[in-house]
Amino acid sequence: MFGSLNEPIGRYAGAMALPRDYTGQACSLARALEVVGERWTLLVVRDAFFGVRRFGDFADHLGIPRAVLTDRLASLTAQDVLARVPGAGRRSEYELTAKGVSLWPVVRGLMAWGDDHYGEKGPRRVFLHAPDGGAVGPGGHCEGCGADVSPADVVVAPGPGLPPASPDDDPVTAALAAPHRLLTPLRAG
Amino acid sequence: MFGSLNEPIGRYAGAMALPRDYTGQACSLARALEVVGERWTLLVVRDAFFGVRRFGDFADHLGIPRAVLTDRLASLTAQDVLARVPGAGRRSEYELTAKGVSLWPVVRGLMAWGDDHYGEKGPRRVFLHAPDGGAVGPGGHCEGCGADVSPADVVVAPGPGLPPASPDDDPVTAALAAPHRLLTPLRAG
DNA sequence: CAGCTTGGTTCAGTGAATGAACCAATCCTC
DNA sequence: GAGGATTGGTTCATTCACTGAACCAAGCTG
Repeated sequence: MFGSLNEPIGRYAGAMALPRDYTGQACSLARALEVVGERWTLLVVRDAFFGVRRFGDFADHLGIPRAVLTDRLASLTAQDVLARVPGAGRRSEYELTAKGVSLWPVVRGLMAWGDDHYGEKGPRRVFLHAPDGGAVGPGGHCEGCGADVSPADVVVAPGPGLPPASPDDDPVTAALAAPHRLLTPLRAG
Repeated sequence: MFGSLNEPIGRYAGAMALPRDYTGQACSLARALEVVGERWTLLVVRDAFFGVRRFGDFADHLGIPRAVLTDRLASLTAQDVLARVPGAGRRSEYELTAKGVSLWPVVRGLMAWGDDHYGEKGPRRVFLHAPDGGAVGPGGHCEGCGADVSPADVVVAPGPGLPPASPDDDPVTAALAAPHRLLTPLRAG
């Protein structure tokens, strides 16, 4: 299906449907990276967890070139990571599918790694278990009740490392200055 | 340090030391992706977990252009994800640092996601807890003894989804046809 | 010393990201 | 229902990174 499945991995990159392919990789990691490994893609997915749903909000919050955003939203939708739900007029929204939601451990893991190694002032955002307010630890478990916390039960809140709010923050950044439950829309809509 | 820390995130990508920067991102994920988010980078890190240590082995196994491999190894070394340990002559080796090893949950998570959604015949490689042989579950815990398994205690073994070995497999692929403990060198060295 | 292996570097060709400008369909206001 | 602002894109010239093949120099081997 993806060229020769026999290694050595990654020979002759021919015509393939998938963007940024690691041709014929018999490896699950390479396959995953074909879907979410492109530049900007995982940031789009993270924003989707945070509740961003509209084209303009992704664009303003990430500072991503609009042409690239168009491409990434199309790829993610084609790969069933996001679903495009049509709204009023052209104002359709993008939301995570179950497959997209299952990327949560990866997104959380990478954020934690970044905080651990580059967050001099502590994590920029912290994750809390909504029912009891306990912190979500590195393994994804609530440090209070011990439960394995699913993303729908997580609240993002500003952490000690988050820079102070500025009056010219974009709407998404401004909204995320307050605790917010993952996967719920950030703006009324 | 990385441009303005105030959002909107990612304005004016000027001259920056970091490769593939998401300029001024006040976000831990963006910071992490600056280090391990480039094309090929995470595959190099995965191979390092599997015990690949030499330039030629990375190149042969991944099929990555040598110029790109040179760049990635230099970046990862500069970022203290890999360490270059000089060997005999120019035969130096690259091995994961503690910071690199702490990427294990991310690498395992992405491989698991790829297997879950694209591995029609089951996982291509499975991870076992070395002391008792129990499978390592999605959360990184041993399904036998329940312990939180560190990568040094993990054995990679071929899974049901792995294509059959071929006589012209590269040496790394051939070596990985047998169970192998993570972080230990794949070839005698 | 000749030749092979290893670990790169160089370079031309290609493809993708960037960012600014533009556009068409809505929605709001009057 | 006319005019303007919003929204969700598309287009395009420029810049940048990846690709892949060729080349090279330092060590080892016979």
